[in-house]
Amino acid sequence: MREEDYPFTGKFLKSRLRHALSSREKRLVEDLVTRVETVEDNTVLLRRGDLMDSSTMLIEGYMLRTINEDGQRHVVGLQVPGDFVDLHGFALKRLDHDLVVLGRARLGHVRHIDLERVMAEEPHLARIFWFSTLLDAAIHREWIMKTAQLRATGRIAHLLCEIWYRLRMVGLGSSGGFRTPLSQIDLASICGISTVHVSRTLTDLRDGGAVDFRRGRITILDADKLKKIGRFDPSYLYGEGGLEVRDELSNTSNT
Amino acid sequence: MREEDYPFTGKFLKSRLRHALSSREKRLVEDLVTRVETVEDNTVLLRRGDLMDSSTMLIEGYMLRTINEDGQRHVVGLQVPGDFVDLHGFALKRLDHDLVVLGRARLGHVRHIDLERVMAEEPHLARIFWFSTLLDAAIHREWIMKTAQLRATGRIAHLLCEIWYRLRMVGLGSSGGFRTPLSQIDLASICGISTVHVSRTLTDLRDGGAVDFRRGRITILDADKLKKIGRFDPSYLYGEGGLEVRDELSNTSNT
DNA sequence: CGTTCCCTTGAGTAGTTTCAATACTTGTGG
DNA sequence: CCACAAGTATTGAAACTACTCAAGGGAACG
Repeated sequence: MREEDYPFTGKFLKSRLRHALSSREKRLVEDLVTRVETVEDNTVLLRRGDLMDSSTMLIEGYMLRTINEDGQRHVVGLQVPGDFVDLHGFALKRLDHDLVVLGRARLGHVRHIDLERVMAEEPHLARIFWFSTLLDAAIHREWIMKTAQLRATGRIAHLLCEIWYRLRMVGLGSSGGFRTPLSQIDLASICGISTVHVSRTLTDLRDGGAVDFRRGRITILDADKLKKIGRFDPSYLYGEGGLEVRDELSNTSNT
Repeated sequence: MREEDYPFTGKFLKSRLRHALSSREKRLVEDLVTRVETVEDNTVLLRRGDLMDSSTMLIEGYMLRTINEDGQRHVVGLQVPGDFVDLHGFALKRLDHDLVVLGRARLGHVRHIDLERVMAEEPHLARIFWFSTLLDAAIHREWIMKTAQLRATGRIAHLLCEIWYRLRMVGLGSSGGFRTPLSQIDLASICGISTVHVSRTLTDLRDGGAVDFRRGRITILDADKLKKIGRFDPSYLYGEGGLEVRDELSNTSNT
């Protein structure tokens, strides 16, 4: 029942709904992975508009969801190990964006034919898969809100908090920080600020004693300070423990 | 087979995958709606964290997805008629945000028990439902990108284009514009700019001959101009015709 | 007919971008 | 092992975009 028993899918929904899966179901999920490969930095797994007949489990490494426009790539999503990165392609058939490997990654491929069979036979599992795609949507919503409501420092702080939490949920990173190949250019694209300003913002965050960002290695200097700057509340990640009211005091104010 | 035959769900996925539904399936969907109600402006359909046992079809009117923080409401999504607004609550059980009626709306309620039954018996329909929740995610991604990449004028233009297109897909609005109870305050919240600046931006757009926004009534003065300002490309809405490559020239530039 | 909410306009300021120059890193081939 | 190139990060100055504060006008509702 340990993660090692599921080398490809052991991180899938870990600290989330994974506890709702029976051993049999976990095994079914694991056996869906029919091919595993290691890919290099910048590999394009999938291009916008491609017809899909398989989906991919991100076993190790990072991936970005990007939209290319005017020759520039804009990051609209970030995936960490354990994410079934393009499962939504099963229902959508084609994606509206590209999926690009960041750094280096191990990928597990799942054929849609097999998915179809398992989902027809296992309605509970089908619901779990659906759930996992909606998790991405919840993260998207948080990004929308944070980009709209926070200034540069808050956006960066929020993003770093999110990555840290998501990694910890799947058993990666440590209480002191985490490793990631994300560059300042990526942060800029995600947060919608210029690279120059990212550099200045990171200097502020470091000098302020919140977080130390350097390529490859992020050190959390003061978690509370960082969360406060990013107004970070992890409940949108649907971790174990469930959703509480975000700000109980504020809830009396409307209707 | 006309929309009138399906008074509650006739707009569901119209101009999208609706053609993939058989008459029998359309009937099944229509019959899922067991209770219809008309609700007033500002009604909170659902609050973050509420346990859900039914989902809602937006038959007429608009709704907002909002996240409340520090007593302020931030809009993270907008729904138009034909949207199965909280279908994702079926898989998620609780939502991470609130759903609020804008203006006045007619809602059709669907019990999760019934959904469960239909989906178990109709795998194709199940896939269609899944698809419809992922559509929201695609729209979220576009919002992330546009908020991150465009300045105020572009964001407003993009938003107005999107609403216009989405309405037209379900047979509402006209080639000249559309009606909506959206206020400048709502636009500000969605686009992440101050209300003061929204006002100035709308003045610019009107003076520039692109669009005339006034509460309740939006007039498209020059669609091409508006689309250009908002860098609007409707393919992320997954309308009939499918996804093309966003910018064919740019695609040769990377890997 | 007044109250409330929404929108507009102006002035001053804060936050961010752009441009440009420089320095640091990383990987590559000599 | 060093030299070089390419990509990435830092810094400064000037320009610009959008914000805040503040005051006034307008529309909608009772």
